[in-house]
Amino acid sequence: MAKSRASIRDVARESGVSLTTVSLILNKNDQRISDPTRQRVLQAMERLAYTPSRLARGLPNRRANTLAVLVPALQNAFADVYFGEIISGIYEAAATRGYRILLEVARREYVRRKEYITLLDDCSVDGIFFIGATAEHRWLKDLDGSDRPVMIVNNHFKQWALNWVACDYPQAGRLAADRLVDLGHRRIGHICGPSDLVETSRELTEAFVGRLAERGVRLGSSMIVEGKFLVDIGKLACDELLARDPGLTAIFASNDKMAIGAYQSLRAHGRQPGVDVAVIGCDDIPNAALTEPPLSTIRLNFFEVGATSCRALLDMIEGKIDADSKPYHERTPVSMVTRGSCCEAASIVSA
Amino acid sequence: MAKSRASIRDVARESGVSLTTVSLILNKNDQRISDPTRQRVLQAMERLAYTPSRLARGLPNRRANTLAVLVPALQNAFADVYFGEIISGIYEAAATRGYRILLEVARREYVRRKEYITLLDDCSVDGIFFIGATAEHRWLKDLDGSDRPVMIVNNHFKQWALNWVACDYPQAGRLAADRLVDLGHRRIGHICGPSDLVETSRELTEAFVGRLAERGVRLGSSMIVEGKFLVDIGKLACDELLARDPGLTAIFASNDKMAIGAYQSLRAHGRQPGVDVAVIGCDDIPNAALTEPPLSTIRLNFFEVGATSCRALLDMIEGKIDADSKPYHERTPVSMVTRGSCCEAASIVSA
DNA sequence: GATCGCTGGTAAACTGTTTTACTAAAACGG
DNA sequence: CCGTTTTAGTAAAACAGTTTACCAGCGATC
Repeated sequence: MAKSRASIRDVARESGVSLTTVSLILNKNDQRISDPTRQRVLQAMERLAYTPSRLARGLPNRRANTLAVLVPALQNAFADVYFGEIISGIYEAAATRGYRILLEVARREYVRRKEYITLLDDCSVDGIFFIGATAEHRWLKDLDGSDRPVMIVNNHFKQWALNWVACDYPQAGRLAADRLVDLGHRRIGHICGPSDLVETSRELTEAFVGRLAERGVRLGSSMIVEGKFLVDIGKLACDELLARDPGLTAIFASNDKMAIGAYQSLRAHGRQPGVDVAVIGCDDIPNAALTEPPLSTIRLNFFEVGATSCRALLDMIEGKIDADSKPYHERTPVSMVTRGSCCEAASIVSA
Repeated sequence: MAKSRASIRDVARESGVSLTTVSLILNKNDQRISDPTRQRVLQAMERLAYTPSRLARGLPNRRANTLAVLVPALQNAFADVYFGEIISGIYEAAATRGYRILLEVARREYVRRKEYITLLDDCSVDGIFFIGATAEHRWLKDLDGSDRPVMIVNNHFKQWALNWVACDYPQAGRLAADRLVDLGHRRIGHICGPSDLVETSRELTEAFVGRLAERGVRLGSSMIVEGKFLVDIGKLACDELLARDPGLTAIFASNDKMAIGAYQSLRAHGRQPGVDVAVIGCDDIPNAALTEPPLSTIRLNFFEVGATSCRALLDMIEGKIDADSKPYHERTPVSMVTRGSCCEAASIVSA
């Protein structure tokens, strides 16, 4: 038994054909080989337990058949539902098209050395996803307008021309506004995300306020409080809103965690969420269905965002989309999930 | 400007040396090149913005400088603190030694096609980690006794000879037993994990019961209830224990989630955890410090398990450990974290 | 003064694949 | 029967590195 694995040459020798023939058979697209020959070669492969080397395969056309996912260097980035779902979606789409996923963390050193550029330049990877990117990540400007196959997942930036795929946050804002107005709410509070860093968060708020206005409900800026997507912050924000308008009948939070924080605040103020005050969240995290009352929310399909952005990036890489033209933009659909927490305004006895 | 990137040949030409010389300089270990030459070459690299291709580099010696992490196809494997911490540890250790991390999910098709073998055979990867592996994953026997660079993280198997690194669960069991006995507890319940699937879980229980026995406390099998590591299950298990011995004064759960479940059960039975019944968990998940009362627990450093297993695997790959000999085994240290939930037995007024 | 060993470097073979350009033989059309 | 396609296949040049074996020049040794 030979120490080293069989190569394409061994297969060629074993089946008495040229190595070109074997290669052609390997890349099934080419139909120039007769069936008998093909069979002979396939059998030889079988006998020799031949597996083509990815490394060698990538060399001639500089393709690694691998994509990288770059996540920010947060405490437990890998242990977060949000990132987890996006990565799962990317993985799924990549796997079905024969690509692998490389994991990279944007540590300080990593960014300083511009490793995300090296990654592409040294042929380790055919494209990169950036997840959890915010306007704070100034170094993204390195990629501004470049034709490198790079995709921002679930955010975008006015200042840099980059490809992105994100949930349809404007639509999410409109859905929440419509629902609250339909239920008769007029005195509404909104807990928004950090609009200066996260463009999608700004969109959401803008669309929400805009649609309310269209339907005749004016939401003053005093009834919009900003928070950084955490439960505790949601609680504080809601405290603030209640202080500003004790008579509010509904709250829309930009993510579920803050909505859950709002629950806590409401209870602390003797209000029952879903009875005294309607609450709508956004994201539909697994926990949303388990709260008491179950949280009505806008479902953002993060898995889908991951999968969609992956398909788009692969299309660019494989030349199915003209990458040289404009940056690629796409929004994935969102939907309203009605659970117990959004009651009618009419039923509320005003304070 | 040339369309394609600079290659090692371009650098050689630019600096007037042979390509061998450039290669030697690239692989810094070789000191045969004089300093002036080295400088000249380095400057040429700089001028040409040269980045060596990983693909081409790996080809001659069949090294991808990449490791794969294989996770089970669970609902949200990537969104779990446990996996997240291990992966972070692996990532850290791999990055400092110049290796990349590939993510793989052990889906049904993936396993059927033995892709984890292909991965190594096609030179995509130099080694593989299996995390979340249990005895249910029968296909692990494919690797039994093989000299492939494969590492089981935080579990092991009697039936298969495989490399593994895991937390020192026996020590964890002894620490918990000692602590409870020291505090005067004699009537103790234990919620264990699925011992038939997870060997480390069996070890933990065995060591816990063994040490109790050594110290004169007999824990009958009726006071050991098995559960699958979830909060709800912990609650049910604790209900069961309370039914079997309403006078128990302490509970040791094999993981923190189940300990938190036990809290719920205790409260439902009018017992206050940390006051009426001592509770010790295991893992030290982030949430453990935030429960009321804060959970005393055995700290298992999952990040460290990941990092340690990675260092070991790399040593094997790089030949620093004789891989042909025995499978590699190592246990990483654990420690007791004392918080509010483990009270003295003496203070408890027996029911 | 021939031999030895060291220093600094090079030529050429090798890794395992893809791809382009070519050819021999068979089939076909008029 | 001759020229043209078509079919089935091949040789050789990439791809971008590593590695082995070798060599010229030089000072030291005997």
